[in-house]
Parts: sequence; structure tokens; C-alpha cells
Amino acid sequence: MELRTCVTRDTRASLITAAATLLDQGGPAEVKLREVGRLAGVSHNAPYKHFADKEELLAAIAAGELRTQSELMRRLVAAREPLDALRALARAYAEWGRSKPARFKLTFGAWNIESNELREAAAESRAVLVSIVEAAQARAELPKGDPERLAALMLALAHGAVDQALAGHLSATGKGNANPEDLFDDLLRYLRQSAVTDTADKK
Amino acid sequence: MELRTCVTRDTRASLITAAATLLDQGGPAEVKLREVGRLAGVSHNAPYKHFADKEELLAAIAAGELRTQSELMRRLVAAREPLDALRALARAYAEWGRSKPARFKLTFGAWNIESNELREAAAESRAVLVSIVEAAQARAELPKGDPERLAALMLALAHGAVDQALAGHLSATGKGNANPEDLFDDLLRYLRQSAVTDTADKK
DNA sequence: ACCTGAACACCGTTCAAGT
DNA sequence: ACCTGAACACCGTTCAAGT
Repeated sequence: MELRTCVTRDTRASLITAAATLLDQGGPAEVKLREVGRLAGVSHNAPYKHFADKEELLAAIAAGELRTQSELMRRLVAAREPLDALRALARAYAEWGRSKPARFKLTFGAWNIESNELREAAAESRAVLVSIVEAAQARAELPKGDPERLAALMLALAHGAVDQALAGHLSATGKGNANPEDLFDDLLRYLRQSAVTDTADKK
Repeated sequence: MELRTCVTRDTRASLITAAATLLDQGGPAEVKLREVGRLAGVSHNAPYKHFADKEELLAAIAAGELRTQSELMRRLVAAREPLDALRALARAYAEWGRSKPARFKLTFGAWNIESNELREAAAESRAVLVSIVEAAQARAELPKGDPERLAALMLALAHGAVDQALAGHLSATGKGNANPEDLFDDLLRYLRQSAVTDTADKK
């Protein structure tokens, strides 16, 4: 008699998918482990065979999201001019936040769990961003200076704009009604102007 | 015989204070209504005489924080040059996030509750910021353009930098180890450089 | 506007005994 | 690595009957 393990192939992956679906519907509170099991087609305590507790399951979702995002980032960047690539990244980031706000908040919230998976995925995304910044600097399309610092500036703005938009703090602005993409474009414009001044100084 | 209402003066305020204390200790999950009552010196179900549910109590904390913050903002801004005032505001914002992360996240998270109190307090803070931006623009220390839009840009950066720092996403950057204050200063520098270019164009 | 004391619902988590 | 079925702990919330 053979073992009948892996009927649905990978229970762990099914659990994560099920949990992510519930997360999208109503935030972390809506991720009920009994329901996760039911959605994944397993029993109510099967999740505990794969995750120590609910928090670990949520962290697994976050890690998966980060991997998906860095994959998407790489595709977006390929065959694009640096500044154009930056704009595309900002748009993807904003779109992600709008379409999957719960995943977005979970992924960028504080992870009380010490997970190498998460740290590595985050570092990888940053590395992609830094390399584009360097390319733009080489063309004098962004000001000089530590590329990691410039990347941190752009990431902080993109993150803050999306986070405020999700909380409803951006739409409240009178007439302008700026969205995250607008603010990011503004920043790029200012930075480019500074880069021009840099070049002028050199002469 | 007289009524003995208001022995501790204002139960509602005591409840909010107690809840905020618990919030600081371990986030919203640590705000247990039984414990809130105990800390405030009332019974375990007294909170329900003032708040419909836990969410409403948390919203009251957020509203109080916003009021405290706009009061602080006004004091910081008084008798300061525009750019210096902006730096002071950014520092206060970062310091607030670092010292009271749970309150910070609660205050700027999504309020599923429709609260005029919250909206008004947020609008007031923004108004203070916008007026400083306008003063700086008048001195050509910031680039021209819609002051609300510029204020939104600065607020988004400050918010994003603090939020990432709290999540531990900022310290992970190699050598630079930029903190929110550094990133804000960087932004101000770039903006000022753009303002100079603006002026040069005019000539 | 509080109190005491009991109760209910829900959910994370655990355990026992199976295959 | 799952299953079923039961149980426990915790906590938000409610209710009854008081002052």
C-alpha cells in the first residue's frame, strides 16, 4: 500500500492562499483558523501542523507577498529607462495598496516575528530600487549622493503616500486631491531639477 | 442628600487615559475593557456607559492624540523661521512615533468609524503645515506651486519614513542607516535647490 | 451613571484517540 | 500529516437587579 500524502499537493500553500483570501475580505481579524482550514479543504486544526500559531501564518502571507512583489518589480524594470522604471514602480506600489490594502498593511507592518525570509525579501526589493537609482544618477537624471539614501527617500514617500491614501488622509485635501502617483511624480520632478543644478555647478 | 456623581470628576476621561496606557504597553490587543475599567477605578462594564464598543474607545484615543498634536504643532511653529519650523515639526513627528508607536499607528490607521472629531483635528494639523509652506514660498525657500500639494508631499514623506522606521524597514539599509529626520532634511534640501532654480528662471 | 455577578458567543489553542 | 470531537482560556458584549 502506498502512502496517500499530498492529495491536494501542498496543504501549506493552500492554507496560505485561504488565509490571504480571508485577509482581503476583512483584515487580520477575519482570518479565523477554523475558516482557513475549511477553505483549504482540511480540518479545523490542520493549520497547527504547519504553523505554530496565527501570527506565523500571517507572516507567511507577508513573505509570499514580498516575493511576488520583487518578482513584479524585476519585470517592470526590464527594458525601461531609469526614470520611467521608477515611475512604473511607484504606480505598481500604489496599485497594490489600493487593490489589496489588507495585504499591503500586513506586509509593511511590524513583524514581531524574527523571520529571515521577510528580511531577505525586503532587502532584495530595495536592491532593485538602488540599482535603478544608480543608473539614473549616471545619466544625471537624479542628484548625486548615496544611492541608498536616495532610494530610501523615494521609498518613504511612496509608502507614506499610499498609507495615507488608504487611511483616507489624502483625499481630504481641498481641491488638489493628490494621489500617491501625483506626489511621486512631484518628487521626481524636484529631484531632477536638483540634478540639473548639480551639473551646472560642475561646469 | 446630594448626588454623588463625579467623584473622580470625569469617568470618560479616566477611561481614555487608562486605555491609552494599556495601548502603549502592547498595542490594541492589550486594551482589554475589563482591565480598562479596573485601571480607571470603575467596574468592568462601566466603559459601556460611555462607549458603544472597544472601537469607539480607541477612536476617542486617536481624536485626543490628534488634538494634542495640533496643539504641540502650534507651539513649535510660533516664533520660528519657516524652514526651521518645518524641521521642528518633522522632528516632533518622528519623536512622537518613536516614543508612542502604538498611539501613532492607531491615530494614522484607517478609522472605520465616521468621526467628525477625527476629520476636523486632522484638517487643522494640515492647515498649520500649509500656512508654513506658504510663508516659505513667499521667501523663495520652497518652490512655487500649490502649497497644499507641497504640504502633502512633505507629510507623506515624514509619515512614510516614520512608519518604515517603526516597522524596522529603515535601519536595515547598509551603512547609511538613515533616520526619518535625515530623510526629511534631504527632502528640504532638494526642494530649496529647486526653489533657487525657480528664481533663476524668473530673471 | 454607576455597581455586582452571571452569562453568552466567539475564537485561538490544545488534547486524545484515531488512520 | 492528517482526521474527528471535545475541551479550555480569554475576552468582547449583554443582561438582570441593585443604588
